[in-house]
Formats: sequence, structure tokens, C-alpha cells
Amino acid sequence: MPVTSPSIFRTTYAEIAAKAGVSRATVSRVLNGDDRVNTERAQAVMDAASKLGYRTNRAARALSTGRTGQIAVVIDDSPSVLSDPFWGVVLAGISRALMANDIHPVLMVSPLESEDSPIANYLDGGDVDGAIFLTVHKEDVVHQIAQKGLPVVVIGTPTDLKSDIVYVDTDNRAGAELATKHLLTSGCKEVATITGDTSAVAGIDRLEGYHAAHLSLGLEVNEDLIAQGDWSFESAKTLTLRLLARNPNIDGIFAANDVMALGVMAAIYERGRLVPDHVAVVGFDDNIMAQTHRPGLTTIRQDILGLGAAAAESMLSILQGETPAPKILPTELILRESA
Amino acid sequence: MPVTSPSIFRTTYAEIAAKAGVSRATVSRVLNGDDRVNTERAQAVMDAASKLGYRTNRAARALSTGRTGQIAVVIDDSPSVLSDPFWGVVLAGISRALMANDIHPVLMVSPLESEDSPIANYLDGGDVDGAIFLTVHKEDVVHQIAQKGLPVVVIGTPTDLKSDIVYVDTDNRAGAELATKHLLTSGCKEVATITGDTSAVAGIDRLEGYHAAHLSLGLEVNEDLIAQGDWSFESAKTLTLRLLARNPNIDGIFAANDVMALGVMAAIYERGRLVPDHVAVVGFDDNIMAQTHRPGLTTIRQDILGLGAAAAESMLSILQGETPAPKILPTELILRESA
DNA sequence: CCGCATCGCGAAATCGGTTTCATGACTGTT
DNA sequence: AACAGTCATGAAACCGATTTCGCGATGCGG
Repeated sequence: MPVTSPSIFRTTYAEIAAKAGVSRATVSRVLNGDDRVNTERAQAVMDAASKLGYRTNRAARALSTGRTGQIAVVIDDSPSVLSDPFWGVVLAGISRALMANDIHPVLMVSPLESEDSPIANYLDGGDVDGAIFLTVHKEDVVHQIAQKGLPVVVIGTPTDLKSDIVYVDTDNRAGAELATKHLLTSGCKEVATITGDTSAVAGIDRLEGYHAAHLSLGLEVNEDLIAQGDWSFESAKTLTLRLLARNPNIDGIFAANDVMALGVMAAIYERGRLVPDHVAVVGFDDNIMAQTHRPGLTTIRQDILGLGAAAAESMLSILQGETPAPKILPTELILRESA
Repeated sequence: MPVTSPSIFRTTYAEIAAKAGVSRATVSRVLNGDDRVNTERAQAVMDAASKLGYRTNRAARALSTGRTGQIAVVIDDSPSVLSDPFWGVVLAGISRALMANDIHPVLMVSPLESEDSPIANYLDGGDVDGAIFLTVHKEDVVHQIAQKGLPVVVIGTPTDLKSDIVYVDTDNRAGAELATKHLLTSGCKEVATITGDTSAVAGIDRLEGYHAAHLSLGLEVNEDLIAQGDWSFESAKTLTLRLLARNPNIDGIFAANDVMALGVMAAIYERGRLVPDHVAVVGFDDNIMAQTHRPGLTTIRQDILGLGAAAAESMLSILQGETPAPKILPTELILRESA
């Protein structure tokens, strides 16, 4: 097998050691910030290293220390996930925060079906120091991986809160409450909601927020005004048509995400009604569509970049032996034309 | 420093060798598919390996071979890039194709300002076998990196075609021609265009396609109908208002991407006109917004997943010592209501 | 002034695969 | 039957950074 000779010749500790007149051990100490080295020698090493343009060989370090300086970022693969602009931003947040700590995210877009799927195997193969999961269809697989001793952070609240998996999430409940309250306090009498997939915690929490808003205003929730969507445009459109047919007095709708809010508006127009004149609409996410749609969508902004960063920081914290508490990020109401 | 004892004990060649009664060298040969090993011994090694649940230690292999089995995927960081659903899908395409070859993408979201930015330094540090660039603001930095000997693939056509950098791209020119022709052949008399950023090749090519369509139909291009956008919703909206004010007879507009097409439509409505009744609109990309907008946006679909996959495959090909030709992926007209 | 603790530092072992090189067995030729 | 040529295989070197271990020097207390 022809060895691909590295066109880039990397300088090693040996060369630095020779140039600085010390041993490789001392080079290691200096470059890793061990302050028990004679100041002049340390300086000589630093000089030699920078003069030679030294870069750490991560493979060698990993072999020696057992730490790779890499974190897997796992996205549960499915068509809908891919095209959601949400995840790209989360990735950016993770990437930035990790790289600031000289740790690199290894991306894995793949279904996580079972505990012996390729991904699961890879994860406990020791090539990464931890794993961040972006969407999880099979939560138990994540548990198994975590129990094998791999540091794990989940983005999104796990169903099973008893497990002590570290997670970060947006405050879905408070956000939904904010959205619903906005509708209720700005003149709407009958506010409906299209929920997300309520087998996911985010879906449940956003529905709870809808309830909470009514409760805190001393209003009754009319169960007829709640329709179970699945995050998709189509589901929201269909359900809204049905809602409007049965409850002609609906004058406000909270959709559990922006894509569904667009579906809601499409349905409203189809019924010949206007947003926000006849029916006000609030979404959740504040993605580009909320900005580019006419009328502009009033929605709940979550700090997506911050979500990624928080996940990364929780991971870093775990790697330092701490046990970070779950982080719940605040939301913000963004007023546009739709409500 | 407390050594974090690996909670997962990895089995090594030594253990397999002991169990199978052979040397480590033979284990290596078998596990790497060298067929010059006695069949029975080979089988014994395979058995021992699977029984012990062996996983390759990538760090050790990398140290030994000089190849890391990792490819950097660099996204030039900027607010607009992050929220574009396009890149997430490209990433998925890359990830799938690489992982099928047991190579892992290392994600780096970061500006690539100069040749001594952290990223550039990392890239020639030898920790990855190659790099795929997703958007490039400073093309010369990429050139410098490539000239240092690192295999490089760029997604998007480079400005400087003389350089022999490997790239993959969508056939922007043909797609734009398709879009424009559709407008011209379906009854529109005056078809305008909002271009993308024409300092980018994609912007130029899509404009060329607009010209090409006219040419092939024997029509003259009216330069007054060409407005220079910058890919953004706002730019498209502003420019469309201006275009419509000056050329009231415009009855078709080709926007160089979907986001701008939405801006175009917003402007048209603001002028009290209807899509497609008064003005037909065609976009480019076919992202979710094209589907969720009312009316549905007629647009040019590019194979984004395929783009990522093509980039990954070009990289794999380079790693095998080949010199792949640039790949240009075909586009498709998606008919919806807007034209 | 002696003994013991402290401190800086280098030699060498180590991490786990890969690869070269030498060896012994075996094949086939004359 | 002797010799060259194959071939499978293992011993050992190697990749580059880290870390243990121990040595010699210094400092301090008695």
C-alpha cells in the first residue's frame, strides 16, 4: 500500500525539543501549561514551537490520553428534519461553542433505530468524548448509550424525566402561554390551538401553555377548540378548515409552530376570511417564513443559537466532571401583523 | 491530572491475537482484508474479534497511517447562511455519503477570513484528510489551503475557473433558462428578473440563464427589466416595487431564489395586483417556503441532497488519488400556482 | 554541617494499530 | 536431491504526545 506521504510536514516535539535544548517531556509540560518549568526554558520552548509552526497531532494526543477532543452531534434522520431551518442554526450554535474550546463536532445524520445501529456502535467505539442528540425518535437508545458511560446531552426535553440525562430546551410552556395570552388580551374571545405532535414533549408543553394562559386569566378552555396537529403545514390547514366550520366564532388561533401557522393562515384565506381582521394568528419559532410571509407572522422567538450553545456548554461541563442541571431557555413574543 | 479511566474497556489487537492464537500483525492483516492469510486462522481472528466486540481505535490507526478518516465541512459563517434551510440538507447529503464510507464529517461553522484564521490553521494541521467548503466568501483562502496539499472540494462554482479546484454545483444557468422560458412561453410578454448577488457565480449564471431563454426564443432582453438583488427578501421587495412603478406592463418575474420570490410577491400584492393573474412569478430552490406560501410558488428544484452527496463523492475520489471532474447537477421545473 | 523534603527535568514506557523485515515452510524446477 | 522462488507469519520498529519514575540539585530545619 503506497503511503501517501504527507505533503505537509508536521513538526513534532522532538524537533522543538532539539531546538530548545530540552527533552520532549519538558516540551509537553510547557505546551500544556504546566508551570513547574524554569521560565527561560519555557520561553525557549514557546519560541521554538512558534518558530517551527507547531500544531498538535490530535491523533497522537488522543491515543495517549484517551480523549479525542471530539463530540458527536447526532441528528435523527428523516425527510422533515432535514429541511427544517431550525437544525442548521442549532448546529451553528454547537459548533461555535465547542470550537471555542478546541473541541470539534462530528456530524452524524442518521436514524438511530436500535442499540446496534451503526451510529450506536460508533458512539461507544471511543472515537468521541460525548454525544449531543438533536432529535430523538427512540429515546431508549439514547439511554442505553448514556448508561454505557458516554456523556450525553439531549436537545429537547426527554419524556422520561426520571432518568438523569442532561438536556437543554426552550421554555415551550411559557412561550405558548405568552402567545395565547397575547391573543386573549388583545381582543380575541375564542382562541383555538393547533397542537404539535403530542407524543413529543414539546408538543405537550406548548399545549399546556395554552391551558395555562386561560387559567391565569380566569378563563375556561373549550376543548372543542383544540386540534391535534403533527407540526406539518398540511395537518394545520386541514384541521383549521374543520375548526372554522364547526366554530365560526373563532377569532384567534395559536399554532404550535410557524409552519403550521402558515397552514392555518392558508385555511383562513381559503374560507374567505382575513388575518388578522377576522382571525388573529400566532406561531412559534420565528423562522424565516415568519418574516417573509404576508402578513408577517406574530410568533414566539426561541433562542436557537443559544440552544445549541447551551447544549455544547452542558457537554463541556460534563466533560469536566460536573453534573449540569437542565437548562431551559426563555422565549420572546415577536409582534408582526398576524396578531 | 486525574486520568478519566475509560468506562468502556476497548478490546485491542493484543486480546484478539491471544484468543485466536496468532500475532497482532496477523490480526491487522485479517481485519484489513489482506487475503494472504490462512483461511482457518482468518476465521479464528474474525470470530475472536466479533466475540470480543472489537472496535477500531481510530486515533491509533490515524497515528499509524497518517490518515484520520475525517473530512472537515466548512461553512462560512454569517447570519444569513445559518437560517437558510438549504445548507442543512446539503450537510445531510454529505454526511450520508461519507458515512457510507466510514468517514466522518467534522463540522466547522466559522468565518474563513484569512489564511491564518483558526480554521485555516486547523485545516493544515493534519487532523482531517480533506475539506469541503459550503460557502466561500474569501476564495483565495481556499486556494491557499488547497495548495498546501489538502484535498479540497467546493460546493458552488468558483470564480476562478483556471484553478483546478474540484467543485460541484447545480446547473444554475440551465435552471434559470428553464424558469424564464416557462414564463415566456406561458403567455408573459414582459418578463423581469431580480438577480442574486452577481458577485457570486450562482448569481451570474442565473442571470445568464435569463438571457439565454430570451435568446433561444428569438427575443430581445430589455435591460430595464433586470434588477440587481442580493438574495434577500427585502432587496427583492424593494426592487420589485421600483420595477413595477417604472414598467407597469411587467407580467412575469423570475426571482433568482425562493426567498426573493416571496419578496417579489409581497411587492406585487402591495401594489394591489395579483399573482399569477396580473404578474406570474417563478423562484429558484424549491425550499419549504415555496410549498407553504399562498399561492404556491412555481420554482426550480435543485437536488440539494444530491449536491451534498456529489461533493462527498468527489472528495472520496480525490482521496483515492483520482482527479474528479466538476459535477453539475440538473434542475427541474416545479409547477405550482404562481406561474 | 548533615539529613530530609522539595523541585525541575530527562529517560523511557505507554497508548493501539500498521508495516517492514526476517524466518521457516513449502513448491516446483532441473 | 539440491536450489531458487513463494508464501504465510511473527518479532519488532514505528507513528507522536503523555506520563511515570527516578535522579540530581537545591533549600530548610536541627
